[in-house]
Amino acid sequence: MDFKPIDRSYFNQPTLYLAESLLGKLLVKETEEGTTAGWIVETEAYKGPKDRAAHSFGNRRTKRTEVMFGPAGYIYTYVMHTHCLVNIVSGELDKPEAVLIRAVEPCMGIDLMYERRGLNKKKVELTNGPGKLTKAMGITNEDYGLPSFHPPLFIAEGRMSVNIEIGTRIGIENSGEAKDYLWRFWEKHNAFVSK
DNA sequence: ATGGAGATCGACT
DNA sequence: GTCGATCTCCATA
Repeated sequence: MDFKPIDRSYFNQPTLYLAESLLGKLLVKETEEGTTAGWIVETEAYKGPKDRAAHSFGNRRTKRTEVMFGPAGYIYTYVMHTHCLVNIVSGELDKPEAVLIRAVEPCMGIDLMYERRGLNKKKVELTNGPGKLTKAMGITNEDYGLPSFHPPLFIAEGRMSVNIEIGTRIGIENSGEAKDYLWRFWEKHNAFVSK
């Protein structure tokens, strides 16, 4: 099976719409070891200057946040403790916004995911969290700044997502009023959504 | 130069 | 439920 990257113009939509629209799309990563792909089942929006939980809060522009000020559709990776998290940049030029991919459901390359995560893991443990899916798919800081509409790391058409649920984001308790924003989207009843 | 903090995970109690 | 791991970036001095 071969995947076709989505058209670049797809990313030119408001961040909250993009975050919801990404549900059901495929995230594909090609490496020398093989290709892995997963349906996106959980996302979170991070909206630039006004969002206390975003790295780009107050238009903070550093080496790390730089890519978020660029055009939409590029990859923003970020290292958290021992883990790597993956985002898609959105918003217009100079609007530092992004969508965090929190969970995917394995679609292709599942053997490879087991190899990377550990053969003794349950299937649901492969990709049901932002740090887990990057490890399963071999996504690292090396992917920072790459386009997400072109191999080796890209978004492709997937399946229709129904029963979308909306709620507050996770892991940002100390971010003031921002913690109450309903900027998290997920597929209801999908086992791969993080808890 | 140095220290602190963070969009997490897994092991252990 | 708590805690330790052990990274990179950024703010201080």
